[in-house]
Amino acid sequence: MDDKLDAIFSALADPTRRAILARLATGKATVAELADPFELSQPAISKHLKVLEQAGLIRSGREANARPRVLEPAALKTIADWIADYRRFWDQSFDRLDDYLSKVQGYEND
Amino acid sequence: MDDKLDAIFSALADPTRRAILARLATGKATVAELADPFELSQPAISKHLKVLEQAGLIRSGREANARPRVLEPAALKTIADWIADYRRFWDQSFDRLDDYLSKVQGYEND
DNA sequence: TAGCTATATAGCCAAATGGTGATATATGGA
DNA sequence: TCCATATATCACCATTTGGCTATATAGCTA
Repeated sequence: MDDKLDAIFSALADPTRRAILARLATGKATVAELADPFELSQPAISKHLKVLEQAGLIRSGREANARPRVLEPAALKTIADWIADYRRFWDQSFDRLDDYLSKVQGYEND
Repeated sequence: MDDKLDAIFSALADPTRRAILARLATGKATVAELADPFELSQPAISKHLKVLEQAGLIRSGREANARPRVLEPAALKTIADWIADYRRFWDQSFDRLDDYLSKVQGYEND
């Protein structure tokens, strides 16, 4: 699991890769579409995509001769869960809010 | 701000540095105390601490000839905020919960 | 002041990272 | 079948990273 965190955090430590994720947050995109905003070669983008995919942050599909990418949210949740352990350090109301929510009956998690 | 995210994510992409943060979550610690659990040289630990400090994740103090480190939660909040933009992708109840909370009068943020 | 302790810094090295241009591969269409 | 398009992979290079040992620096204590 430590290896997984290594891969995810290090994948996110690059602004190009974060921009790619932001683009994928608006929906599926081909490599060419993902490369378009950047002044980088196509192989450079493919390398970034491989890093993101190996970290589990995206997935590849197949449509004709294109290989569209989609966001894979589970990896983001992994680090969100990691960071949640530190939330009490910056959010003083967190403990009480959490406690409050655990007693509320009006919301569901289906 | 992109530079800040680069520095924070890349600082977190190392298990030694994450372990150091976990230790600091239990309170202030000297370099020697932080180095103790690892089979690494003291300079290696000092390097890791420098990376964490430059990312804003920790701060140095001064006590006699020791330089204790403390957690600096703001940097963690920075990436928590970044990741929150993606929360809707994995947490289907998030939008509704958020909506629900905005209507609730029973909790405060003081 | 001399020496001990805590930590930082310097200089070095191997491996990983991020970029390049050139080329290989897979699919669909003429 | 031949070609165009989309993407991956290869070989290379410069820079960064993470480790080491040796040494410097700062504060305490005798």
